[in-house]
Amino acid sequence: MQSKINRLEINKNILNAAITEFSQHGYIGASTQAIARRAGLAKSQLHYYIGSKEALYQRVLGTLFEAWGEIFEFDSQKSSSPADIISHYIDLKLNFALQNKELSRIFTVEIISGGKSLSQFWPDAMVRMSSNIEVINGWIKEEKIRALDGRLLMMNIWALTQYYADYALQAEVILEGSLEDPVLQEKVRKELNDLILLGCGLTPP
Amino acid sequence: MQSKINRLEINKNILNAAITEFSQHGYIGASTQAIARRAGLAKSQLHYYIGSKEALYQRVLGTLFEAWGEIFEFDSQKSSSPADIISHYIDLKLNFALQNKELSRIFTVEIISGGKSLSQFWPDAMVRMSSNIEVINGWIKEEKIRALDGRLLMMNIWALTQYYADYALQAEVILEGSLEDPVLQEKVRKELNDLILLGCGLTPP
DNA sequence: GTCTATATGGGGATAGAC
DNA sequence: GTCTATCCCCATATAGAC
Repeated sequence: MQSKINRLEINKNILNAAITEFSQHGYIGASTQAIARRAGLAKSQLHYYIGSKEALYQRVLGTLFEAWGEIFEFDSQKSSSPADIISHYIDLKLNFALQNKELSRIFTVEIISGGKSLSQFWPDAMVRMSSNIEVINGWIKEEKIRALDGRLLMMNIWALTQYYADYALQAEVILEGSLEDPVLQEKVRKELNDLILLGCGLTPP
Repeated sequence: MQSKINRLEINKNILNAAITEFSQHGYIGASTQAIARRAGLAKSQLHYYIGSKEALYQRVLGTLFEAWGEIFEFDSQKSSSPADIISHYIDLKLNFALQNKELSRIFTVEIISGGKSLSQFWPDAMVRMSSNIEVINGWIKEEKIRALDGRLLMMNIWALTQYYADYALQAEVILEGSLEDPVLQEKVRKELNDLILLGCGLTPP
């Protein structure tokens, strides 16, 4: 059905426009005016589709957490070494940041704004985080990794990967190149792996 | 003179209120209404003092860069080892982030918003950054440190320390404690030092 | 310097014709 | 579904009485 396809495309346009605007200006700072313009719709038309600004924002947050849910848990095959698991996790998180900069930034802006819209997403996210921390604590007991604090390790990996979404502008000035460049991406990937694995007392591949 | 003291105090009130509001909502999202309320002034009174919202924002950015200017350059006594210099730098940057969370966040929000207000501050900041990178490159030549990319090391240290300002909310949920707690601060400080120094192939103290 | 009042524009959201 | 017109609120900023 033609109308259904259009409907889907309009929704995709709106979602993308909303991600761009909310990521740049936060919930309060973004305007439905600007979102409508970016989506190529009249403001009244936009409101017809989204219901309310708040509802649209929740949809955007939902999109983000759905995607993150799939990459946030350690892929811990019994056969894998701590170095492999951590390295794989870094790669996934970094790739998501590099390929979904605006979506990633929305979380940062929301946290800085006080995080009041995150209440429904915290529990799931914390469960995954805790499960990873348990795995790390297991490694420490088996002396497969130095006696660090698993919570801080997870947070530090977060900080290092999230940086390349939030601070892409700064990074590209300092590196004098584009983060879209696969060569630069690989350089960042390798450097993060080396820093963190060595920092954990492990040997990078 | 009484009036001069009042003038100074009013300006300090306004600046602090502005830092809080701009850090939470960014330049566009923050309102002079809210800043005035927070500073205990009438809106018209606030405008009398600040000239314009844009001018106030520039003052806030100036305050931030003035403070950062003092801590951004390596304190490289000839006698100090790379480990000492990096460790000292981490401590300074982390302490600033922990003790000036809102001010630190303003930079993150501004960068994410596109960084258009930073043009006058970039040059100085880049000079200091470049000078540090030169020092690191020197260490690599003398084989005092592994052959990493100095630019990425600086960025990664930035990311790790800035996290504890921007993501204080997340950190306190995960750590189940307050980042104001000196014990927790010391734990973070030590963990960051260990991670980065080991990650550089150096020995933490 | 400080207040009230107001100018002017943009915000989210809706009504109603088509 | 889509458009124009409109409601009502809040935004930045200023004018003018005190």
